[in-house]
Amino acid sequence: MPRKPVTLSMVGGKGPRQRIWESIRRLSAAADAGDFTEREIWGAAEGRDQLEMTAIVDYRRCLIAAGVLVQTSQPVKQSPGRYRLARDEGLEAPRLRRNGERVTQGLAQEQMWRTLRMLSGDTNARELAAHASTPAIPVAESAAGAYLRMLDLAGYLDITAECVRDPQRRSQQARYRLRADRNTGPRPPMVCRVGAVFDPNENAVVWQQQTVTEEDCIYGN
DNA sequence: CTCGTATGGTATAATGGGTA
DNA sequence: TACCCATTATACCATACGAG
Repeated sequence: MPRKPVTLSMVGGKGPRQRIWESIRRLSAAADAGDFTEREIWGAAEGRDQLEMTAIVDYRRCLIAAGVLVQTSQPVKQSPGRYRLARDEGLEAPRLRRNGERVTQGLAQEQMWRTLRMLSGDTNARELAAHASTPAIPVAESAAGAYLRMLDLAGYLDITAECVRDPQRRSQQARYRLRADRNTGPRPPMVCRVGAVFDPNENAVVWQQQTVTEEDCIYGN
């Protein structure tokens, strides 16, 4: 089966790569073993019955290409290849392509979410885009507006000023502030294509589109 | 043959930006 | 504001290969 929606592939609020990464760090931290096999990675992974070996092979490929993981012994005869963590990059699984390049997708939302959590006052789409932008990852105002709208729908925000549309003058963008009780954690709530907002901090779908879909009928949701 | 692995390909969800 | 589209990310597949 190809890639599943995040709401399905998440186990304990974590995607497969995140769980593989944590498993690798656990194995590296263990006193006895400096290196490990792919099978050991699988064995130490959280929710491993929902983790394919191919996912581990794939991610290991990326990590090797990026130099985060190094191979300590070639797979010869019956003994599988062994690997060692060369560079521990912290709690979050490094997001990588197969050639070892860093993934930039999704960083915009991450930066916006971080900015929202840091801001003490309220903000609007334009200001959020400006604050969240970095030289490497610019955040478009339209992206900021869309993200704010979805967060608002999902109940994360207080509206501090309604948007004003005055044909005579410049219209004013709505202003929002992150609700203190919805500051759920470091990982940005994800806006999913299927019409849902998933919070990886809470491991929960926090908002779902109200329209009844075909799937609702099939699966009886 | 089987088993484990390596490698390139593919399908599909998510993203970001445009535009009606 | 709501769609649409191209691009990107990534889970899974097909195939190949070497060693029992």
